[in-house]
Amino acid sequence: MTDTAERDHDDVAGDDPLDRDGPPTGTGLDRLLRAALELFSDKGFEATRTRDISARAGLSPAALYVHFASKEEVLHHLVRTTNESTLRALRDAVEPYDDPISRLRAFVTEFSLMHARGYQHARVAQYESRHLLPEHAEIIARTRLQIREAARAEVQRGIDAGVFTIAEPRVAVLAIMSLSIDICRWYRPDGAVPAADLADINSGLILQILRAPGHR
Amino acid sequence: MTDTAERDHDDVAGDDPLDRDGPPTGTGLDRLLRAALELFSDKGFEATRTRDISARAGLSPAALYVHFASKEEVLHHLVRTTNESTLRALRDAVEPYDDPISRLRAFVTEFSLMHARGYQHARVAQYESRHLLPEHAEIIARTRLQIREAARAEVQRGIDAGVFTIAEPRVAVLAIMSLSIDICRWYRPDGAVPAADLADINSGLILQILRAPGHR
DNA sequence: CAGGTCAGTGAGCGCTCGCTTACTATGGTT
DNA sequence: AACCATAGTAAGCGAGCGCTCACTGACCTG
Repeated sequence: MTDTAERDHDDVAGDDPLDRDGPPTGTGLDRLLRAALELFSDKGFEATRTRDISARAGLSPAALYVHFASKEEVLHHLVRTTNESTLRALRDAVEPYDDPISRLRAFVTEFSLMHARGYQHARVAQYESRHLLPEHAEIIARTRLQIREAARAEVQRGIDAGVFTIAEPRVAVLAIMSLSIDICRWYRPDGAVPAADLADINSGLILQILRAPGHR
Repeated sequence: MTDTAERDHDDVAGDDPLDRDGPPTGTGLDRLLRAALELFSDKGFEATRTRDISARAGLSPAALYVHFASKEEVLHHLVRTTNESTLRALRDAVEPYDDPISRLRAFVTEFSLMHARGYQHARVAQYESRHLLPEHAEIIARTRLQIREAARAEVQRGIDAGVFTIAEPRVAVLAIMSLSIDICRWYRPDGAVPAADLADINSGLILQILRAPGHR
């Protein structure tokens, strides 16, 4: 019924050990997605040419359309898989802990790390999603809401337990989101601040904001 | 000597009382800059067509090139004037005060307000500057550094006076920048949080982070 | 009024972009 | 062998883009 062929590949290119250069590795689809990720995060969606994506993947201009119906679909795939894997990583990060402080620290650490080490994914997900078609943007908005809700739940858990004595919980949620997400705006892997330090700084700041015991 | 004509207009379109719609007002240049600001902040630089800028200004497609040598020059003008007026506003905001707490509160309040009420300017300056030519990008980078340095100076002033007892001043600078700048990523004038509230929240959080007396 | 400047227009050039089409090579299945 | 699916290519279409050019009318100045 739809005129754009729906293809299915929900797997690849979610994780890459800091690779690159040398002869290209992986399947054509892998390489296309990696190329698109780099170009979208570096130059932006609109400034990226489909020919450049294919060329960087070592393929002909038409190769992209073997795997995707449009350039926008490439973007949607990247944004969706990024958001989904973020949500999954956050749930996995807090799962082992029971006390609110450990859970919150794990949450903020993981969230910050994803916006530092995964700054290319994060930039595309945060800054390029406005170029999605409305129906795709809606899907993205839902996952994003789940991420925010997960943060809210961790804050609330600590308040309910009486260990976070902040007056306005939503201020803490705001700070968690802003301090973490903003990392991908300026972070560079060769920059002055290591990703792990950033994660520690942010989780410390958030616990201080929450007025957790031992963090004032 | 240069082949792109350098034109001179460092004046207009820095301030607008929430206007819009009805017959267009101001000079052609004014209207072109307002149109470009709206379109760049809404769709991004690359997705904006020069014809759309001119049309929104109520002019013919060629009119833009009466005032600017290129689309990139329009962007440069917007980013530069935004950054310069931000720096000026920050200096004016702290100037009346002498004690570090009042100065810092004024600084963060002003900086946050500029990224909320002036979210269109801020978005263009923050997110579109990567599309500037290298020589223009360098000019922008310098002003941006001055803004960061101004924040650092306010933090240091409080530390020197012994009222900010934070261990790591650079963490506070990071927080000031991130909490303020990130506002323009999500803020909408018709949203749930008023700009003035945001400014209060941020200045309170920063004073808490700095461990200023009465803010713990 | 002659001459010049400024803001703006209508028409359109040359190129590039997203995407399509017709096709090939390869490898698996029966 | 016959058939098909998958992954890829070479060539190029049609639209739309940034920008240019020759020109116009309004206004200023001596």
